Amino acid sequence: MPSRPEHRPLDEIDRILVTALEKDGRLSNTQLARTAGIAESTCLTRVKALRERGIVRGIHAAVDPAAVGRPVEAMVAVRFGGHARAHIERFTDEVPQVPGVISLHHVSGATDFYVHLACRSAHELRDFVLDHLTNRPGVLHAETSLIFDSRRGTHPITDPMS
Amino acid sequence: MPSRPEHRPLDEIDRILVTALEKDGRLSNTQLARTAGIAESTCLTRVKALRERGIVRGIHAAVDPAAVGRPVEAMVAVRFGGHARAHIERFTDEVPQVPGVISLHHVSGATDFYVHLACRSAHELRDFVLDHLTNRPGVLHAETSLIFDSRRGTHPITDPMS
DNA sequence: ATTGAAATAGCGTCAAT
DNA sequence: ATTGACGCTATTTCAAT
Repeated sequence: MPSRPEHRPLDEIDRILVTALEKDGRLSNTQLARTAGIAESTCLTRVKALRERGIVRGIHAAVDPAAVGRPVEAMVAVRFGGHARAHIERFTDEVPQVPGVISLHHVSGATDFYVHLACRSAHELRDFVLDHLTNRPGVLHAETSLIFDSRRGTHPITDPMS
Repeated sequence: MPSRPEHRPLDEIDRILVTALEKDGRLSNTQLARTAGIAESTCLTRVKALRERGIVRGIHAAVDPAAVGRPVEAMVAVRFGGHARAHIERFTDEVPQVPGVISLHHVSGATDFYVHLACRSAHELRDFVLDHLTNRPGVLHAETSLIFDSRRGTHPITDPMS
């Protein structure tokens, strides 16, 4: 179980840096420094610290799944029986490592997990759900919804004005 | 309604570039070129083309919502009545622009949309659901699940070996 | 923690293929 | 489309504050 990071609040400069990197993760250090009004060397230190503190968890390309041979996207709602802690933890740790999993959310309510998937075909989707979700200790039910369209939020979540 | 991009299949080099940028979006052009075994100038051209073709949609920092003042995350399942095309399209276009929205998925089945949110408080979450989801033309019902934990898939979706 | 300066390294244009 | 070379800019280290 990963311990929850303790965060002291970000100062104004850190917020500017995080917001900028959320919009464009490939901004050069020079551009970042100019945007924040600090020296380039300071900027380097700050950005490294933001990553080490876990405030910036990573910087990743957002890839069109269809373009890379995974045209079938789905959101699967998984329900557990019993809620044994060990089962929940194994699920949380293991499912993200299965190829095709984009994200996994452990949630409150009737559903226990939402699993976001990208598959090569409907055939592969069915196999995925049966092999990696339904057929797993503690899982009672999995309800699969095909994804027609996905959109990213347009606002950086760091923006204090929003 | 955005037209679906037509993709000719990626060659081996493009797949290497996309996979590398999915793992680390801040890799330098030099490192990318070395990884793919091509000239740096070619690499620049390729990466630019991948972005222009929409295969790489963007490169963004993944930010810990709690660290930037949004400790309450939720997944909201939204159900529509009637399914008027105009209502669905307005929802798809407008909801992602509301501050706090991380992503929106239009899906098949009993639920029509999943909305992933990050809010400053439970109070704000309630207001968000009432003001921006329930209170919207066509929406019948919104079922909110608190998110306890989120994980990214560990495999790049581009990887052909997965 | 932040800085400016200096050395190293990377970026991006271009003419040639 | 890909390339190597070249001129320019950016990155990163470091001693000083």
